Amino acid sequence: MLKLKNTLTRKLEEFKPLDGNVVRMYACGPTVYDFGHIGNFRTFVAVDVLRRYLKYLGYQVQYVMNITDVEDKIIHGMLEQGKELKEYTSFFTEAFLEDCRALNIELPELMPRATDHIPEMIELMDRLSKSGHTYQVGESLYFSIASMPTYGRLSGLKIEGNIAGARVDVDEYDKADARDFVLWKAKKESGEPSWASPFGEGRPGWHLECSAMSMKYLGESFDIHCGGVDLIFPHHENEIAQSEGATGKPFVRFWIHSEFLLVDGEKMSKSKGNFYTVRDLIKKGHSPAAIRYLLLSVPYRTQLNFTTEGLKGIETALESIRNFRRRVKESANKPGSHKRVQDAIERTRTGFEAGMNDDLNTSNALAALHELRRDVNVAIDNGEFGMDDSAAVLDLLRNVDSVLGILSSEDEAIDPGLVEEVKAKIDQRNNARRNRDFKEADRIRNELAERGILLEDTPQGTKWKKK
RNA sequence: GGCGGCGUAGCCAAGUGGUAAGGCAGAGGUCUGCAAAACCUUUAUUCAUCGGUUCGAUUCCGAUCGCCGCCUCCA
Repeated sequence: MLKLKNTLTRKLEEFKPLDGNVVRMYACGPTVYDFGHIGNFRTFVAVDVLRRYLKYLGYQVQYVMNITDVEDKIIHGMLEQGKELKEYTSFFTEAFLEDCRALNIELPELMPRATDHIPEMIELMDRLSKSGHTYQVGESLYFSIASMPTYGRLSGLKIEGNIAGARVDVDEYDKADARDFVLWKAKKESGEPSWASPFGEGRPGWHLECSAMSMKYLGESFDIHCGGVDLIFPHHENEIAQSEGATGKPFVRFWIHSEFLLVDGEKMSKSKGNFYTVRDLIKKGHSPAAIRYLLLSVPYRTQLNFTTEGLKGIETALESIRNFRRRVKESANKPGSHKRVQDAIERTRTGFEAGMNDDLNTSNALAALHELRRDVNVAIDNGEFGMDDSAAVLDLLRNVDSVLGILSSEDEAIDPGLVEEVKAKIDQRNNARRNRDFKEADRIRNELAERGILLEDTPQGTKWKKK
C-alpha cells in the first residue's frame, strides 16, 4: 500500500484517490524564461516517478502541469531581446519539452499555458471578490489574507512572529497588509503584455494561474499537488487560499514537495558558477539516463548533493545494470527455471515495492535492483539459469523500469548494417588470434574502439557493445 | 527574530529501539595471447559531540557544535 508524506499534515499517510481508480494530480511547471537547470528537473523527475508508480499500481493518472508563460522575468527577457511574448516563451517551452524527453519524463496529459486561461482567472477573481476575499487598489486586485482564518496551515508559518526579523518586501503596489498578495497586476509600462479585465488592463499574478488551471482540469478538489519545497510558501499557501476561498471546499488532499538539489554542497546559482542545465551536462558527454538516475537516486524529500564526480559514478552503476540486462538476454540457452533465480525475482519485486510504497524511497528501490543483478549474475556463473528465468528477469526489469525509466532508451534498434560489419571484423580478428597474429588482432580491436565499439572476449565468444 | 531539515565508511547515501541496505572509488580473484570489458569476493565493533531514558540507542529525549533551506522571485 502506497504511503506518501503529506506536507499539509506532516505525516506519512496511506494514499487513496478521491475518485475510484483515477488519480488527479497537478505539478507547478516551469516558468519559461530560460533553460531549465538540474534542480528544476529533480522535481520534475520526482513527479514523473510518482506518476509512473501510480500507473504501476494500476491507477489511471490524470496529470496536469502548467506552463507559466507570463511573469516578470519573462517580460524582462522578452523586452531585452526585443521579442514578442509568444515567440520568447515558445522557444523556452520547446527547450523544456526537449529536456523532458531527454530525461525520459513522460509528458503530462495536459500542459496548459497561463496566457490561454485569462478568462478562467478572471472568473476566479470574480468569485473571490463576491465572497469578500479581495480588494482593489487602482487597477490591481489583491487577496486579503485577513479574510482567510486558515491561512498558513500548509507552511506552518506564524505570521506575527515572522515580521520582526524577516525582510518584508517593499510595497510597490500599495497593499493594505504586507502579507497580502496580488491577483491581478495593473499594467505599468507600455510594451508589457496585458489583458483587459473588469479591474483594468493588466496581467495575472503567478499564484492565480495555478488555482485557475488546476481546478479547471482536475476539479475543485483533487488528489495530489506537487512542487519544490520553495513553493510551499508563499505559492502553494496562496493557491490554497484562492481556491478554498472561492469554492469553500478542500482544494488538495496530498501536498508533495521535493527537496532542493545542492551542487557541491551549495545552492546552485549563476554567480557561484555551479549552475548546470540539462543540456550543458549532455553537451559535456554525460548521458541523460545517468542524469535521471542521479536525480532519483536519493528520496525526493531529502536534499541531494550533485557533483560531477558523483555523476560519473552513477554512469558506472547504470552501465552495470545495462550489462546485466544484456547478459540476461544472452545467457539463457537451456529451457526451464531455477529456484534461486525465482527467489531473487520475488525478493526484488517485494523490495522494490516496499521501497516505493514508503514515500517513494527510490534509494531502496534501486538497492533491490542491484541485489537482483548480483544474485542473478551468480546464478548465471553457476549455470543455474534457464530460458524461463531469463524471460522472468527481463519481465521484472521492464516492470521496474516502467517506474524508474533509466533503461528504456537502451533498446533502440542498432543499424543492421553496423551489426554485420562488426560481426565481420570480429571474425577477422578471431582468425588473426587463432593464427597468433596478435598485432593484427589488436589493430582491429583498436580500430573498433575508436568508433566506440568495445569488444569483450568471454568463454562464450567475443561480444561487443557500443559505448 | 520565527519555522523546518540534516550530520552514517575516502565519496554519494538507505535505514531501524536489539546490534549497520545499495552505489562509486580502493583491495583481492575469475576470465584472457596480453589487455580491456565483464563478473565474483571484500571494505564502518560503528552512525557529529556530550549527557539522559532503556535490559539494550545510530535509531527516543535534552544540550552543544557544524551544515542546509523557507520566511522575498525561485524546483
